[in-house]
Amino acid sequence: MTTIDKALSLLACFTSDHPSHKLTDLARASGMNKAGVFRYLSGLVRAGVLEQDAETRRYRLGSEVIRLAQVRDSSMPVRSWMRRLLSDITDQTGETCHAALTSQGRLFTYMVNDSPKSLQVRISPGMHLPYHATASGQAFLAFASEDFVTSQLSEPLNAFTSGTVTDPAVLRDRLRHFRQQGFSLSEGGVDSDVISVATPFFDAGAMPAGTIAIQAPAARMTDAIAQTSGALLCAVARQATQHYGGVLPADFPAHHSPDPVSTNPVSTHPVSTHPVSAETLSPVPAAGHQQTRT
Amino acid sequence: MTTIDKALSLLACFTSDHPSHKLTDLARASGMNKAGVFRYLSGLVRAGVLEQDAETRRYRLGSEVIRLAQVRDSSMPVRSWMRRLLSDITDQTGETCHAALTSQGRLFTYMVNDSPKSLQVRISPGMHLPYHATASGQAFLAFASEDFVTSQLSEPLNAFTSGTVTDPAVLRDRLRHFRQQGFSLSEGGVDSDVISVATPFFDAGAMPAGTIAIQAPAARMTDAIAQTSGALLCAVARQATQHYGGVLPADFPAHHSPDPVSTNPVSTHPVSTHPVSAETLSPVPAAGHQQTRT
DNA sequence: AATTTTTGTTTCATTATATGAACAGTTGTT
DNA sequence: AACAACTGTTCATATAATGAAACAAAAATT
Repeated sequence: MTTIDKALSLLACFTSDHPSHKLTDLARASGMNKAGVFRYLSGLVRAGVLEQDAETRRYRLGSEVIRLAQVRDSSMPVRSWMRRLLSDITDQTGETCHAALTSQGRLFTYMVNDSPKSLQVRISPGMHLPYHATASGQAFLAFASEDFVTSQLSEPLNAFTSGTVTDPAVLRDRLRHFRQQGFSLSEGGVDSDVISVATPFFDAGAMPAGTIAIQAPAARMTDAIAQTSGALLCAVARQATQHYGGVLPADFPAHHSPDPVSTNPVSTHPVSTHPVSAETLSPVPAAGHQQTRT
Repeated sequence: MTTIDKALSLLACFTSDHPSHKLTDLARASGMNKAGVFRYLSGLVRAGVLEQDAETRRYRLGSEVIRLAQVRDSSMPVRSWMRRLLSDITDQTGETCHAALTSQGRLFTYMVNDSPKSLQVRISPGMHLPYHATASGQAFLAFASEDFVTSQLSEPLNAFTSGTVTDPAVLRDRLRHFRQQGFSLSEGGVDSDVISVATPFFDAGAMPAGTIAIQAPAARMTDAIAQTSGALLCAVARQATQHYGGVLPADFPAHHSPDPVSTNPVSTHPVSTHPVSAETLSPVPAAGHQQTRT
């Protein structure tokens, strides 16, 4: 492990849940010497990747990462077409949807398009998505390499709700099914009473680069709607893959709808026109606390 | 210079103009050994900060920078309030405006709000702004430390147009004036026929953290409008500084309009209501730029 | 107010890691 | 096929990383 690896490994500690850190905590978390961590952090600060709060002495991400993200975006304008695709999805389904990207073996939310409806699923960009407990994660795993699946399923699989599937064997079965049908479906994996449908899009090596997902309150997401949503997502994932400069895996299913979304606004899935009765909006029991703290 | 410094210094080469690089070019540009640069790049790729195109072998920024930028944004939500401030500016002036941030001693555009008018000033996020040739850069320098100004003015000052001021002595005079009036004004510094007004906002140490600027075709930007725009920018910069958690320098001017923008939508500067005749759109002489009286 | 504890930063002898010139392998071009 | 340009690798040497301990400065506690 080189010095650079050690220094940059610290960046993985900066997440939406923990956007700033104290020196000692980072040293503990990384298992590295305090003096070394201090030197690494100093280097990262000099490079502008981190900055240190003048009074609390805590380290947080610096403005250089903003610049870098913008440069990346200007050369690979994922943002612009992804925004349109997500907007199309919400137009057609009426539900909240999001895109996630993979980085360093982890999946994180990239963009969220909120449903116009009053009962929404709360989700924000930059959040870490556990593979085993989310529709996005499972969609990703369903098309990931065998090695990667194995490594992920041998990690401890936290149960966020009583509905979280934590049995590796059961998960493997589901992944097989999801791969065959092209999209995943997860009920109450992290939040009870939320049903989510997701499908991956692919990079130039036909490996999943990220996912696109629809999330809805369980009351609104019937089986039939989930199926049509899944088919819609597959069509959108095709477009996303194309925009991304990627290729689909050979076994990615071609669904009944041959036309991509944009050329076929009047699709065979009039999901968005479903009237939502007042009753379906509230009967969500507030059980299933999920912890946020580490 | 530590190994980390050398590795991370490569990131500065990734700009909007040059978003991807070949190994050899980076080695040449950085003046470092090819083998070393290769090792640095490999480390950055392992960390996800860079990624390498599988076929061209070129290096570009990786998706980890996207994640990091989002984490930074979730803890310091500059994006959200900046968007509102810029939107307010365009509402009131009718012109394109943008915000720039500083990172690693360089200034780069952060957010752009386009004018609804047909004749716009083209500008995109992530672009590098030279200090001496832009209104933003000059506004920044006007409130920067003496050392920083000196270091910047001793760099070679490129002339982008015949109107670019490249004489350090002249620039210093203008900076003095800009500091006193609170905003800068630049005519045709990088693009002929574009007049720009800018003012900085400040961090916790009363040092400029970035700038907010209005840009308009010269034909639309009269002296009077420039003055009122400058006053508007000063008011907005106050708000931005506050949101940013910063403090204004003691000598930052308090302009005539005592109310901040949002509390005073019907301002004393009805700039946006100016009708623009068809003629005023084109008859701009391309020559004869002399710097503004100060 | 005096104390203990925690935390950020620096030091320095030891040792592991970075270095870079030359080489090898690959791709594209004439 | 020969050439050119470039990416990636090797290895003896030198340099920079290392980490325990010391120090300074805050917090937290008594």
